Amino acid sequence: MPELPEVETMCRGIRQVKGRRISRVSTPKCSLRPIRIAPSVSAIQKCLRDEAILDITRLGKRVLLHTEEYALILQPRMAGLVSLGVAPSSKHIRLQIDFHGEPDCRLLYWDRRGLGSVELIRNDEVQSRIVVGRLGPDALQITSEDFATRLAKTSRAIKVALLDQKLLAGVGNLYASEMLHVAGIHPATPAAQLSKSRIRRLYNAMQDVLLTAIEHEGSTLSDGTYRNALNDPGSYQNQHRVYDRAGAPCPKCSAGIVERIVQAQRSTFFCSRCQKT
DNA sequence: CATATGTCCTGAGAGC
DNA sequence: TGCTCTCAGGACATAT
Repeated sequence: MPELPEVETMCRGIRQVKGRRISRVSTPKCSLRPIRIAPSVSAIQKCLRDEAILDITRLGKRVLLHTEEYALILQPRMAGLVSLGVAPSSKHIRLQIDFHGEPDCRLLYWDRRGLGSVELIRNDEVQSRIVVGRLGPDALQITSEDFATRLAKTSRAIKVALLDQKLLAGVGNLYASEMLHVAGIHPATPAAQLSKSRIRRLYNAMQDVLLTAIEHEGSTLSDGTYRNALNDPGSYQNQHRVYDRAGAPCPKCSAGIVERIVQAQRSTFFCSRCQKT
């Protein structure tokens, strides 16, 4: 579930480890199937031991911890998170990073379903290995012109196009439904068919929804999986207009009922009364 | 090339 | 109550 707002919240929440020197990288013993970690944990430890974390950045839905030479890339996918020593359960802690002189503050990568991954590459490889061919411009960095140009090139339904990380990085299933509702656009509308003014509305809705969600520290759904770096839930779920609200009255027009459809094997929520093709 | 589908994984919740 | 079944969806591999 972590999308741009949740990953951004993770990055902000662990900012205090900036400047600390790594003493140990380890995997707590775990009865679950191991997640994908490359290279091995011992190889990662060899590269990172005694190195300082100089920067923490976000690339789409990934968290990057930078040392002078390396980037440790944490990709939470569906059910992962990065935290400061506390996690929803100890059973699912997949990676632990300890620091010199800070016995009480460690960095954890926690992942309930183990679909996420950890990867160490050199900083100078980030562009070629992670960005090129995988990630489009970040949803909070892209210009409205570039956004319009990219959407004009695909015949796919707008909701499906928004989930394509090569087209635009950071938007996931939850926020795609939310921003389309704010913009009043039916999720099945072919992207290339949208007028310039409606694309502009969608762009503004995207900025607004993502920034507001960051202010609320993301969305913690009913499964409670997502937490911020201190293990507290986000609060944007209380602002959801349509996501996971099928059957409820539309918060915008009150006359419509929120509907659920499936697009590209994923749930989409919308109000057919205020969202038109 | 563009687009569509299958797969990974665990836990929550439904249904009996 | 305890079992089985279905579902959640990000990103990649593979197919069309």
